[in-house]
Amino acid sequence: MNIGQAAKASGVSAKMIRYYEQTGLIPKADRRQSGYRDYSDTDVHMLRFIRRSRDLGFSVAEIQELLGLWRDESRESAEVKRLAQSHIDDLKKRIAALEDMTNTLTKLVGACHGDHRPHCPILEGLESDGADEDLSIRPRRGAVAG
Amino acid sequence: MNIGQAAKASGVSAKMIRYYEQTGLIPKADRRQSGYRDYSDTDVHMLRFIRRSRDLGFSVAEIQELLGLWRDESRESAEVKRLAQSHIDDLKKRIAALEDMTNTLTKLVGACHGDHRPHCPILEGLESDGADEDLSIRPRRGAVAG
DNA sequence: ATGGGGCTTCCAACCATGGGAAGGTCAAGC
DNA sequence: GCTTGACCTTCCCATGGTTGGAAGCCCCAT
Repeated sequence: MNIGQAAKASGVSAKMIRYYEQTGLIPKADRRQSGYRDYSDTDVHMLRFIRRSRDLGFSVAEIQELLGLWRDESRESAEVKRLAQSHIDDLKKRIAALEDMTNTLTKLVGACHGDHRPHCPILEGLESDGADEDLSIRPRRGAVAG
Repeated sequence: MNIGQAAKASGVSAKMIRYYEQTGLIPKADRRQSGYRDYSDTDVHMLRFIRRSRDLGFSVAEIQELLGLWRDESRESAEVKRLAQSHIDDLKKRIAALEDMTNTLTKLVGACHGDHRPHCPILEGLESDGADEDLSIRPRRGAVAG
């Protein structure tokens, strides 16, 4: 099977297959006399594993570990689970960071009239240091008159 | 003010300040006779704006737009709001993607015993095509007996 | 004036991926 | 057999945002 067919069958682009080979994530493919790489169904199977792992957000380094465990018949499932759980924790941190961003930004957007006038609490919020300061929607008692 | 002091005052590293200057995000800094860059409080103000925008996940390209609006006294707040909202939408997409990953992965982790034995539904899940297949936690009504 | 820290520029690396150029190979049709 | 077009090969470059380092000059305090 040519690299293009392996790519189509696995969902990993030919570019990336070569890259994975070059970086040692996958073993060097067999070659035909012509120099073309030759892939078996087993190879495609492995590539699909990689593809799927990438889709779940694993880094290539993590996939290297996963592949090792995958191939190791005497692995302990606990090790796989630990790896997966640690990745989940990482994903959750990233989600939390993004949610912090949306929350802050949503507050700012809510405070902005969004009309033809130049006054804009969003820009003001970007100037200030991010504490709740003046962008609170609640009327600031006492600050209105002062 | 030297670049190091501007960096400390703004929260943007000296490296990044030079990079932003090089890429045109910020104007070229004044130079002293020695060749050292010289920064004013206004410059620091701008750098803090950038820093804060980065913290909220805006790309440098988006910050370029934001800075333009920031400097434009006759901007329409609607435009800022539109930009911010579009960024929020983007953030939400990224969050949703990460949540899909955690959900799938959490299901797999939940199905894995995580003991000394090699059998591991996580690895099996990475092999298969990601449909709910066998790893569903909900009892599949009708599928149980059949 | 000397030492150490700060500044300058330039170059490289990260991670995963895509684009493209220059040239060899395969398969199909004539 | 020969042409054609799709496919393969290697190699280099770009992305984005940031950090690291090297080589050399400058500034301030002692």
